[in-house]
Amino acid sequence: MDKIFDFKACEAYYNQHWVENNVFKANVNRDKKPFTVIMPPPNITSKLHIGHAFNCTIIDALIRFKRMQGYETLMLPGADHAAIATEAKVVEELKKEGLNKQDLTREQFMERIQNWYDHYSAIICNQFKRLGLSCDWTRFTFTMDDHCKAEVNKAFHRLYKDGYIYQGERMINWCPTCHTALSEIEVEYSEVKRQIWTIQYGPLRVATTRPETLFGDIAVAVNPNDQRYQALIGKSIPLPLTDRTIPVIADETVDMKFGTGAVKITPAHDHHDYEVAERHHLAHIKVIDENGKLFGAYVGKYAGMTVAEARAAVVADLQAQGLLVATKEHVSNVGQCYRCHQTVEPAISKQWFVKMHDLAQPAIAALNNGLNIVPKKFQKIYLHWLNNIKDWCISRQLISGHRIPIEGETDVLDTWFSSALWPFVTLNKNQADFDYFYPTDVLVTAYEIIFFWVIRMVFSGLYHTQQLPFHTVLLHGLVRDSQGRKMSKSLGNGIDPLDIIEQHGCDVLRYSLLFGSRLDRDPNYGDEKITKARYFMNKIWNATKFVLMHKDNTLLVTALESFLKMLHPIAPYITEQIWHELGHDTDLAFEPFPTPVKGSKHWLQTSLNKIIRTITRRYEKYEFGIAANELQQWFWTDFCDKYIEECKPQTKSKPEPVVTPVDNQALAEHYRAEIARSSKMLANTGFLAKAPATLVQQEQEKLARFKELLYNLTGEH
RNA sequence: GGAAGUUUAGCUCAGUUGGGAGAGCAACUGCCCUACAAGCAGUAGGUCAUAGGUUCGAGCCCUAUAACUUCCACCA
Repeated sequence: MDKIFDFKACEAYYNQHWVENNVFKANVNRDKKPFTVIMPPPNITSKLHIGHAFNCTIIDALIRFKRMQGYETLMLPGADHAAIATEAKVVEELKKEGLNKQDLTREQFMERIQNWYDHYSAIICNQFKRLGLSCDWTRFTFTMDDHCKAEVNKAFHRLYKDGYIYQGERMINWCPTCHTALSEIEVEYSEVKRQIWTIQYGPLRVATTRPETLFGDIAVAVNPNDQRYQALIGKSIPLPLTDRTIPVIADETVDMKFGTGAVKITPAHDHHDYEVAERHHLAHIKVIDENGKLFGAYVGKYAGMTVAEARAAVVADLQAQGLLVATKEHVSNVGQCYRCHQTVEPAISKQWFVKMHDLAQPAIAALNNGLNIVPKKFQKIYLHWLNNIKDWCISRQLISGHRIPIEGETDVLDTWFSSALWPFVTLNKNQADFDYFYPTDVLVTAYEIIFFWVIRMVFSGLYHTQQLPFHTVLLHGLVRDSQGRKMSKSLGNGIDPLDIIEQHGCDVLRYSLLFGSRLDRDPNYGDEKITKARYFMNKIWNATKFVLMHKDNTLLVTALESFLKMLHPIAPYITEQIWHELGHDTDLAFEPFPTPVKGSKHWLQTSLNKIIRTITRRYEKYEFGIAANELQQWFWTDFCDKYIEECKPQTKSKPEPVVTPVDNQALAEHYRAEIARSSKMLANTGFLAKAPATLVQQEQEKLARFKELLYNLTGEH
């Protein structure tokens, strides 16, 4: 056996062995129960980051665990075309060459996109393989595969035929940079310091953060109960910088305490104003175009200016005319595109929508009927969103992606429309696969995409297949740096999983990601965990060398082998290699996990403890170390118990604390303390009267036992 | 504005129907007597956020408060 573990050679060997021999190909096998996990397909926008590694490692540990338990496991890999995100990347690339999207024909642009797909899918697949994933490569699926395209079209038409899809002129969010409509969840709000200007509109004053939109004003609204403006309701007032007049209307939604209590109503460019205009049957005047510039007859000389330019010009002109009453600092939540972070423009636009209310109902019911979301806290979030669901804007004014399958339509579908179908389109290429592997078992993903993806998969699965796409959703956190900060380019605190694999090996990466990470919180990740994982892997290797030196001792070998089996789902390479070093010619990946799991947690836990303790006792100086306990605790307590229902312990028992006093004096001291404690409890009449009889009896027995022990040791009573 | 989560040793966190405060890291003290200094043995360190309540008994249950985190909604 080598002095140190050569992880590079080991990984190279097994990566080849596992992938080239299709070792983890899943087959329909009616003698076995299937266990299926469809991996979240990463966006094909860039290489994988530490968050992907975290997600994949959790899934792979679970899959390997289930495989060793005798399930026919399918871990299905894939990638997502991520239309809007990929397109943004390609546009960025073009920009470096001094080109715009419009400079290319549709075909030329699609060629660029295709090159991007090819380039990054190769990188991503290679990265997946380096992560030691035991997935079935023969089933790799890309969301733009022909089969997926066909399924997307089918799904669209099914919804269309059933009346769930409609086209309509509605208020949506428009990204002037991505140049497309967005659904409401694709807009992120963040606080931005702005200014709020008070402007004289004839006899009254209006406060606004967006003076440049005043050309689209069709009214000023006041609260009907506002005594200040009673006389003005129904009257017309002049609109500054124009020769138009607009009416003063009364609307309950106006907050009398905010600003001047009078709100300019710009229905074409504000969500709230749109609703007010609907209620009062007022027209819309569009003054901002798709590029975020002012346009049209109503804007006069401001035409062609960007929103920011027009804002400055309008403010200056109002000031010059004496109509600017006040300027104040103001913090407001501004909506930004979740992809390019550009400020979005609310706009009225003709788009395709999915009518959501009816589709949401079965997904709501599912929570009490077979759908298990862990951690539990996300169930409320799931329900709240479904209960307040809005129609889903599914059309995007992009070039790449799934074209909306209606004649003459050039828009494409929201990427998430195809993602929503993922659990069944990956499996229904052939019926036998679908029948056996679907519904899948566990969906493992980060909680941040519960609305984008998880919920949409649930209602889509229920609608298109009449079945839940999975019975359990396991949501995990986002990997943060060692100080709990988000990893970001600007902070430069990102960690490339491939770097860690190169430097320390894949087992170190996987173990360091899982160890000490609670799955329902954002895990902090950094050097400390990596170091710890390195030490641990080193310890295992050296412990093996030690065992091989004492190989005549069967106890010892058995203990190591059990341990390797338990560790294998987390650290597959080193355990597999050691397994072979011990003389086995089978794959550890297919060895039975060292226990029937149901209800046997305690057996395993105590037996492992026993093994470790035995070894410790026998070879006082040598042991596997505390880390083995930690691993066991993590795997059984955090991973299995909390997240996978069937692994929950059926019984409860506390392990006896191990007391190993060094000498008789300390032992006697310990006995006296025990006696004092028991005596005190038994002297409490309340305890005797009200505590469960068994507990009282236990305490009495304990007292008697320790009294006897003490007597035997020292002769005292 | 609505909701959720967190608060236990210096740090990261365990603590499973209420019945003896735990682990690792860090610190400190010993060990180079070889599987491993990427090591071993040991020591110390806590009003379990705060204030009440329920109970014979509370880290755990209830109420309130505070701090931090997150999600949703609104913001002229």
